[in-house]
Amino acid sequence: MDVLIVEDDALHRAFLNEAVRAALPECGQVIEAENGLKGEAQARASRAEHVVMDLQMNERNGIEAARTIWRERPDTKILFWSNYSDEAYVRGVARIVPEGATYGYVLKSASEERLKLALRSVFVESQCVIDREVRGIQQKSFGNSPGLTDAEYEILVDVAVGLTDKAIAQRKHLSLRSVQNRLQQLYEKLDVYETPGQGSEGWFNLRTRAVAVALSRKVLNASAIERAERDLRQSAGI
Amino acid sequence: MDVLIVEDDALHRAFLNEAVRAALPECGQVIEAENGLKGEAQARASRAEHVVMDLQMNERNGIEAARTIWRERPDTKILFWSNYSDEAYVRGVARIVPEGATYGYVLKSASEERLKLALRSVFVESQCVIDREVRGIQQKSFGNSPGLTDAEYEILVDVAVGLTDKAIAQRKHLSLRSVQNRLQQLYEKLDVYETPGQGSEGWFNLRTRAVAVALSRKVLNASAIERAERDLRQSAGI
DNA sequence: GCAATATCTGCGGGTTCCCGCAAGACTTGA
DNA sequence: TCAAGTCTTGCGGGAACCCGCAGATATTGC
Repeated sequence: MDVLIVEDDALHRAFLNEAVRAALPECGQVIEAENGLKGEAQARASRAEHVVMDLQMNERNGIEAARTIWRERPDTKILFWSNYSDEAYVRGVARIVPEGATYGYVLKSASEERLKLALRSVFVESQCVIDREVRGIQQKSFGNSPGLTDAEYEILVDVAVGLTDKAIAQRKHLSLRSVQNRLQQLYEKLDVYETPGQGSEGWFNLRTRAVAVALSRKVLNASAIERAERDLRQSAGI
Repeated sequence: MDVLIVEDDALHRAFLNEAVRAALPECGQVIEAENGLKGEAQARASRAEHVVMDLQMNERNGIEAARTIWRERPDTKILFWSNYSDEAYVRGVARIVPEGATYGYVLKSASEERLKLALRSVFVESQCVIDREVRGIQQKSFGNSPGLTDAEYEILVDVAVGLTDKAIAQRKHLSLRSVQNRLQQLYEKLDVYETPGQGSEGWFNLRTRAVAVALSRKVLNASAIERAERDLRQSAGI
């Protein structure tokens, strides 16, 4: 029972290594990789079925690395260990989990106890463990925050990478007007008006404003946009 | 000679504490704060003149915390210790350094040696120490990356928070056409066209596209947008 | 002082965005 | 089956965006 650790921060990597050995004394090798790319390679080479994965990494982020790992071996058990509970990350992970795969999502701010427990639950018991806070985001509409539909989220992403209405319509096989309808919906959900307070008028360009709001609400983040961009290039740029 | 550590990650905080004590055996108390807000309070309370500051934090990020600390005591020596060398962060720091203040900027990926050296240089020798990689960004136009003018950067930020051309013109006391000129300039610098490859036409909305490109190029980041938004509310929302 | 360069400004117009209105197409449930 | 709701599509128009053109206004270097 080998364990692969994919984490770019040296301190955290060492900490994880120790935590893994403590939580799983029966485990075999503990392999380390310092970015997503090397993580993929190591997973392939070592055939480890247990992975602890950071999400925010330079070379290739955790979501993409996990996707390729799962594509090659869908029964791999992956525990995501991340600083953030951004909606964008949570969505990103949920989007790539294969049918019936076991995984976990623990925040770095969690106690060492929680981490070790999650390690055992996911790797030994094959049980999914999702952090409270993250769970709250999965079953959206938490607090007064939006809770976007998948359709709304998708159009948000398309807008954020910079596509025009027409281009989106074409990509999604919709009419121009439908795209604009969804946009209006999105604006409403994100609480985006053309004017900030009262009085004056015409302060905001709704399109870019929506992106700004989504970013500050953590519905979107830069890596989600980059992912979308790659998908775009791949599907249209051929 | 007390030292204040402002860092939200517990592991890094402990590591820093140890590094400070090792590099500055003559130092007095080492105080810790786990976010920008508490950091400001601690700086005020402890009257520490030496601060090690993380940049990316939840409650209040390092740039804002540093700004208020420097506003109260401009002779405070601050060593920024960050994961990233995003142009957005580098600009953010450069923007708030008071005349003649001594500070440093070290990446977390640097060796422990470099960190300790920087600690001594900044705190004892009152010498500014900026990491190589960061330096490269300060004196812009590195690689094929843009290297935006201040004017271009400012309009980029305004666009990114979602303002219309008219609103920007008003804020900046410019004519509408001038704003659009700067925008054109910006589009050119960021290499933003309305069409991605060849053939087809009208794929991109330049305005949002520019934001997307700036984000993925790390010229902008979410916290820079949030900062701009706060400034906006303050100046216009009164 | 005087060109050369860079910026600011107004005008005009083609395109896109934003959206109210209203008629079809689809799902849902009684 | 019919009604209510949601989603889609077309039309039309006012506003905003993007930009070429050209004159006015600094700023710079010699």
